[in-house]
Amino acid sequence: MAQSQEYKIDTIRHSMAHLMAQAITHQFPNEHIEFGVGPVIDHGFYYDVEMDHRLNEADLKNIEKKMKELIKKKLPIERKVMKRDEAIKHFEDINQKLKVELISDIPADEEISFFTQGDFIDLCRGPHVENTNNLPFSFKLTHVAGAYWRGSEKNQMLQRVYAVCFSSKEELQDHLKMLEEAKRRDHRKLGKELELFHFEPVAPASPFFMPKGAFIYNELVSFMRRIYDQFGYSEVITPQILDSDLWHTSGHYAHYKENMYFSNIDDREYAVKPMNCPCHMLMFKHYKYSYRDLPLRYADFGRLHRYEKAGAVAGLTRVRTFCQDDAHIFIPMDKIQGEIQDLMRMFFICYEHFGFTGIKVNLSTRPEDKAGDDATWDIAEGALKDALDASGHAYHIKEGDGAFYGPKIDVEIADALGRYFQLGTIQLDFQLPDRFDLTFTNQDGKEERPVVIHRALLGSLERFIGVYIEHVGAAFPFWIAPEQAIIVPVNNETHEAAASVLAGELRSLGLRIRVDNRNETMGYKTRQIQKSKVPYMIVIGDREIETQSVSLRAYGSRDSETLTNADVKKLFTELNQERVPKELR
RNA sequence: GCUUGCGUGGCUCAGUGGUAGAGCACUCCCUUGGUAAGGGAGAGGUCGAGGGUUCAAUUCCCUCCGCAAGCUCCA
Repeated sequence: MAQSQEYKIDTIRHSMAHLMAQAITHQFPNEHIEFGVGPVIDHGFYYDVEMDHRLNEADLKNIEKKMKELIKKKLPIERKVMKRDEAIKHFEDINQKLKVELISDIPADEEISFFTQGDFIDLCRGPHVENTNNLPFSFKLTHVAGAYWRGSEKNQMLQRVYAVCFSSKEELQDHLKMLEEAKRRDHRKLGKELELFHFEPVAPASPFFMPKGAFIYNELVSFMRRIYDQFGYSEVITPQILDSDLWHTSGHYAHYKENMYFSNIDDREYAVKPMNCPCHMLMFKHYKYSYRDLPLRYADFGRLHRYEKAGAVAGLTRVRTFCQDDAHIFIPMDKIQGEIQDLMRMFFICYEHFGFTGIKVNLSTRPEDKAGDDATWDIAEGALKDALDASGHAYHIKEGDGAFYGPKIDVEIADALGRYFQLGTIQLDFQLPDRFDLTFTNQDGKEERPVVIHRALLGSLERFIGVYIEHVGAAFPFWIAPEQAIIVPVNNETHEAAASVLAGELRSLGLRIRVDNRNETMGYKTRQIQKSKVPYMIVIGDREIETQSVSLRAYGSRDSETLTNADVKKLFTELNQERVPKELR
């Protein structure tokens, strides 16, 4: 099968998509099947099909088999060019209306090419492999899901068949293994198993954090507060429910109403806040500020509620009630660059502290529909670019992807399985200061409009916890583990006193320690402790009491080591230092 | 919101047109045990909710709710 080596993987995947379409027609000779698009995606490809029969798992297996047969048939794949009329006629004749629509949209000056293999013809720009025999067996049809024709919810829904495909069996195996591992680490599964959080039908998409999950949540807040202390932020607390007047002023009523929860009382309409920003605008407006007071940084861990569509919610990653590590920075336009550099430093320190690597930075510039004039956008985009250049991190520009109110920087991180998640965001806003008519007094004694920077580092705590659980497989580092060590007395009657004394001493150092004196065997307790992924298990018996030491076993380790009580305290104290990133200690 | 699929004790799951089972967890008893499950007994479910078909529904059909994979959305 060495012949597949000479082709790029994307070419192979693309030809594979055609092959799958052909196989589907063979699998269902009596169905009328129409094909939409069949592009290459990360790790594989998909094809959109329209047919009455609903494809199921058994069908996918059969289609796979048919594909392999077609590969063995060594069908040549040939390119053909047709005139537009001819092409449209041909696809009308074979009743492929979706293809006719695609052909009609091809610009007049473009050549319309097709590829045929055996009894199958498909509209395609190419390139393709030359023969079905050039295609590898290292693929797998994974699932089928609905997808709107041409990505618009106004159109009919097609069945999208997904497949993964690699140039070698090994790569396919690795990928499938990664998917298995991802399944094992699924935060929804681990969250339930380790009693971190769960959901109740009476509050869809709204997590209930159990004590251990709540600990992690609160520790993340504490972590951010420690960071804020060093970067000049002040934390504020703002109301949960505010008169709709405010949301009219902020523009949310006009643009975001569908996502908001409302309540009527005393003949007034109130909304539960979906964002903190308008509250902070009011706070800024409440006093007179001078350029000396800026930048002013308001941090807020307020609870937010956003109505998300039923189909859009998922685990902790998209919820209807959440908390952002939110802050708004009020700043003169000419100070933006320095502030962004500080922000980038803060972001990188924190992400690296959580063990995330492969950090990607995206800069999104002005969209077509935008507020503010081009001169302002020029300055703002320039400041962001300069700041990013100065911070020395590579970044990718997404033209036109900014919010209508200002350009933004998004930060994506790769987790332990190499999957990317967007966490942090830094958004400039020229719109809100305008709407709230915010000003500060500048050096010339004149009223000047500040720029607002919206920024979140973890994003939402809920989402971050979800990502982080999967990143570490719920085996949390010592500093943030809800329980840091569990002490097991070998004999509850004779060793519990010593265990309690040690536990007390460790707790007085600020450590989270539990003594497991349940009436169970050591084997049983060991198993439970290992399964709960507590960083350390400490065993105390006659041997240890005699020598003022303990038997210490780290999570994931098969064996234990003997440490003096003093050394355990030292070790734990050191590990607990990680509550603050080392750059900031 | 849309397409498809799923919903059985706290958890993981088996099963059936004649109103249910296992393992773990839980309670009690015995066991005082040196690093991944000691033994025994017991309690716990109107099979997501409502309606329909049927002599009979957890099982078949419909609606709703919830969950999942995607699509759309994420001012």
